[in-house]
This record gives sequence, C-alpha cells and structure tokens, in this order.
Amino acid sequence: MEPLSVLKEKGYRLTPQRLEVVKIVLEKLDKREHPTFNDILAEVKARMPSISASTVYNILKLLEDNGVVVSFEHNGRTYYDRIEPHINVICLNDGKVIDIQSEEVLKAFENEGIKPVAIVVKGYCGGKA
Amino acid sequence: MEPLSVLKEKGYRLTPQRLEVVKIVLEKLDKREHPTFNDILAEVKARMPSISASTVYNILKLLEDNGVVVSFEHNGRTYYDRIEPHINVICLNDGKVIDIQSEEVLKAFENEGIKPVAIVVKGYCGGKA
DNA sequence: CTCCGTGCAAATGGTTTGCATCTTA
DNA sequence: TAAGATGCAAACCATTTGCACGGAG
Repeated sequence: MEPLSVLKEKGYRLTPQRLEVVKIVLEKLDKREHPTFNDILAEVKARMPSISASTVYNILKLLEDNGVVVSFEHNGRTYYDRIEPHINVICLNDGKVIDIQSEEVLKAFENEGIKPVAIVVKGYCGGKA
Repeated sequence: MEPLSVLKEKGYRLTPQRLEVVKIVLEKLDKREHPTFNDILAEVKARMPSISASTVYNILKLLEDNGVVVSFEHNGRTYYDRIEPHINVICLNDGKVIDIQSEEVLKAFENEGIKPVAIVVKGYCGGKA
C-alpha cells in the first residue's frame, strides 16, 4: 500500500514534516540507496530548514513501525532501507553497502522457515578473503 | 588456528587481561551465545574486578581485527559472535537472536560470489508475519 | 477546540580517546 | 628497559526524552 495511505488509515496526521520526510526517504530508497539518519536529515533540512532532528527521528521510527521502511545498524549508525526482500552486503574491504537481489538466497531462507525483513551480510564482495 | 596463537604470532603481548577476555568470550561463543559488550564486561569483571571497560573494548577490537570473533549491531549495542559461517536471526517478535546452520543459505551466498563473515537477518522466526 | 505533533534543550548510553602509569618480552 | 598495555576520566556522538507551544483534523 502507499506509504501515505498507511499513515492516514491509521489516523496519523499528515503534517508537512511527515510528507517531506516520506518523500525524501522514498526517493532515496527507490534509487537503491542506503541512507543513514544523517543523510536523510541533511536532505530534509535542505528543503525544510526549521525541522528538528528529533522530529525526523520520530517520523523514521513511525515509518519503520508501520512497515514502510526497515533499518539496520553499522558502525554506530542507523541505515534505512526499502522493504522489498533483498541482501545488503557490507563489504569489509571498502565499507560500501551493496544491494543484491538473489532469488536463490531468498528461497533458501524460505526453506528454513524464515521470513526475512532485512538481510545484512558482512563479507567480501569481490570474493577476496 | 588457536586464538592465543594468532595473537602471540603477531607479536601481541599475552597479558592477564587478554587471557581472561579470550577465555570468557570463547566460552560464551562455544555455547552459541551472542554476548553483548556488557555481557562480556560483566563476566570479565566478576573474575578480574580491576579490569577497565576500555581495556575490554580494546581487546575485543583486537580479536575482531584479527579474525578471532565477528560482531554485529542491534538496538544500539554490539554483539559478538563466532567466526564459523552461520545465520543469526533477530526475531522481530521477541527480539531473540537465533543461530541457524543452513548449508543451503551458505551455498546460495557462495553462488552469488559472496564470502560471508557475519549474516544477520531481521525477520520472523516462527513464520508469523 | 482538542489532541497529536513539533522544536528545543538537556539527558542518556554506548563507545572512544588522551594520558600517566605499569608491565611484558 | 623500552615499546606496548592498562586504567581512569573526560570526550564524543548518535539517539532519546521532557515539556511547552503550535497546528491538523
């Protein structure tokens, strides 16, 4: 369902702050980016300078609690990600987060009885140990 | 290789603090536990009250940098884990970390050209969405 | 008009750092 | 005895909280 419909349906108010954060987050996630909280805050502040950090935290938490985004942590920071099941590889060579779509891995999880919401793998992307 | 041999070979000094932390960490990891930094600190302090938190941090970082343990983050805390490839499922129902050995999943990662060091999946262990 | 949501500032808590002291090799 | 480790306290920084004000419904 549309993220905004999800919120409206549950009775959450559609404030300008929420509209802006949702727009920016979805923009980034559609591009397969893995923005940190600060990435998002910076972008939001650029367009709505008066917004406060705690409001952005609140909104991101709201989005996560309502299944609009997922998050994972790395190096003390929170990263946001899209809901569609896929694999994020944090490459220990260069620290980059790489997005991989692997039906085989998803199928393997399914066979284990696991419904994955976020899959994060620390490893070596180039095959180098 | 033996964790202590790894350290000795690289020229690190085998201080009583290091011996104690290594012993306790390996004890826990052998039991398939996923201790947080604080779990480890508490256990170490119980046996060696004078040790400082920063020393334990330093030692755990040393162990991780030398491939003796791996770590992952969740809810703002760092968890330590054994090196042997396996899957950790963080169940979104109950918050527990469950250890799963799945050759199928590991094989699927291998087929994607990924050498996994730590695999963490947020999801639903009981199959419940 | 009434809550819910926001913004601010202060608090929290895990982790890191600087530095003097101590100890392993 | 000299480089490497430790312990302590302070610093750091991402996140959370409390509360008065403001705006969506």
